[in-house]
Amino acid sequence: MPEDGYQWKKYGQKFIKNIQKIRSYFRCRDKRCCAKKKVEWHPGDPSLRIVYDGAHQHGSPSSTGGQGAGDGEGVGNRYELSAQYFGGPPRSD
DNA sequence: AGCCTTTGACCAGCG
DNA sequence: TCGCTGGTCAAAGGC
Repeated sequence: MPEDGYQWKKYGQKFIKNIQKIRSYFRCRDKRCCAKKKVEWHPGDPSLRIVYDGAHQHGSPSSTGGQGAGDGEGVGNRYELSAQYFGGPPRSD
């Protein structure tokens, strides 16, 4: 599980036959945070795709601090979906 | 004591 | 209306 700085709670995991992939459902632990994260990967493949749903309403991760400035409640509610693709091993073959 | 993780069942939208 | 799929919730065990 690639740490992105936030804390997530897994609340589900199912195999999507449509894409033949395993999908895990994660949710931000913060109660004032409706941010969600979905992770899917091929069975037997090291690469995985992380799809962020919603945004954090409590600002930035507790880690690497310092960024807490821009957070805020002023952030209002921005809804940005991001999809990060982790293709670990660059198999040259 | 609190937190996390895992699995089954239920519900809702579609054809 | 039924069956299927995708998504979410709940309970228990270990550190």
